[in-house]
Amino acid sequence: MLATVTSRRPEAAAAKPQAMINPATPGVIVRSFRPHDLVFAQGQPQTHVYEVLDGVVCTYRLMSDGRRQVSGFYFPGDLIGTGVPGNNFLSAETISVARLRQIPISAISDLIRSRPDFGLRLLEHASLELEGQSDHMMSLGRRNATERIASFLVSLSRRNTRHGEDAGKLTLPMTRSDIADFLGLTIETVSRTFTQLRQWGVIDLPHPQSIIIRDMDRLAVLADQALEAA
Amino acid sequence: MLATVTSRRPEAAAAKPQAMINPATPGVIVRSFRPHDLVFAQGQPQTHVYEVLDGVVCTYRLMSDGRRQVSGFYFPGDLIGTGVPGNNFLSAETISVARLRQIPISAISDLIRSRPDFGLRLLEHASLELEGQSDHMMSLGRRNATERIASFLVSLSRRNTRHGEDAGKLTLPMTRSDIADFLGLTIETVSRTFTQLRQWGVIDLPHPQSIIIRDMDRLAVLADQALEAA
DNA sequence: CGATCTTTTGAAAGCTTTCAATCCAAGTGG
DNA sequence: CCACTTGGATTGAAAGCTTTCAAAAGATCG
Repeated sequence: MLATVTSRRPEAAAAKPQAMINPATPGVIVRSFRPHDLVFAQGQPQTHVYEVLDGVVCTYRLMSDGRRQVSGFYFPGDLIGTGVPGNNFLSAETISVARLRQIPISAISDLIRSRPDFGLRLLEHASLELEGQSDHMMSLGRRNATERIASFLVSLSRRNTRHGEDAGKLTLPMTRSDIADFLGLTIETVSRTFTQLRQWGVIDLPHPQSIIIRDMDRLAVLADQALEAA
Repeated sequence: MLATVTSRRPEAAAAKPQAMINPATPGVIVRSFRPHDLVFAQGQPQTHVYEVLDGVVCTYRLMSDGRRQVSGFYFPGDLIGTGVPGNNFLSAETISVARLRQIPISAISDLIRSRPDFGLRLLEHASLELEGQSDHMMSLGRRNATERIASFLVSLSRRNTRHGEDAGKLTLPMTRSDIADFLGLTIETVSRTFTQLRQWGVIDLPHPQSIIIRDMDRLAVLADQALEAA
């Protein structure tokens, strides 16, 4: 279904960072997923930490009536999970075809005990995660639809920059529904807001999964991102 | 200003958990704060991790036009900060008079290296923090005003339970403004929603800082909290 | 090329915000 | 001891933004 989307980002992960986990660690394997496969489910015991090798994954939380809050999108090089034993408080699902390296959490706590620096890296990762969430909470709680979309696009653009890709050309592997559930909006509002930004000349939308940023400054002003660490 | 509020919860922290940090660690001191004192500021280098001994603290993020998103409230026994060096991505401010034990982050990384289990505990703490944030994001993104307030009250009630206090009697040390900025609402909506819950017979409001939960089941249904770990 | 799913667009409804005014509790000073 | 001041909380009414419900337009795939 979204395979086509995936095929549109063959250049992704060009500047993939080095592996966070040594692949030779016992129990570590790579698994392949199709689009919309469930990686792990909310409430179930956490068994692994995952490193995205290819494709895109999202994590989310569901309410009993089906409302969904997507908490994050994970791209190649990203790590999913904290390594702390317990039940998952999120579900994770692939957006596209994906390959994930999975590390048993049992191995994690052993690693922490044997190599304290590894624990430090995990802690750094959790801290970065918390930072991202706090910015996202700002969006959900205090930004209007335009600002949320702008902020989202700026984040994607910065990710591109970090990975040595074009900051002005964005690929959206996720659907409008995923974006809506991430930003706390409806798909209609997401769509309308994209249209509005296009009409303002801030972005181009050659097709629904591709976005060209035409006025980065204006976008950044709309996003009003809190200043990142210098 | 809020001293009166503080004086209304003399029984707080009755079942305070044991100290997370050994007070004898070099550099660890206890500091006293008045209401609305800044503990640390967004963007500045992070210097300490704080343990709340007395009083209440909130963390928040500001936008350039002054909009504020409160990310959490911290009560006695709670830990603020991850211990990872870098700039604060949040500010922290006291809600009431407060005493905080502060631990230099330099001591933290030393502790992690010398006692890996300590790193594990910090990681657990960060993980719990992430879990709380993900539930809060659900509120901000997908719950309406009534559900957000209900969810907030249920959280406070559960905290009371964990600390051996009365689950049905809540003290709100924070102002309506703090609650509004936490829940992504305005003070008027917060106030109106409290009034509505009172009219429905779900809560009593003997005075603005005290809440009696009269129908916990109904409140829990309204909150539709995701199921906690059993 | 038809079938299906996603995206976009339109119009009305709804919930929250905004702007204003009042209420209330606590502290101050006469 | 009480009028006055002050800051927070509550209530009212209108405005605004997002959602909801519906339908059309596009894109993908067999």
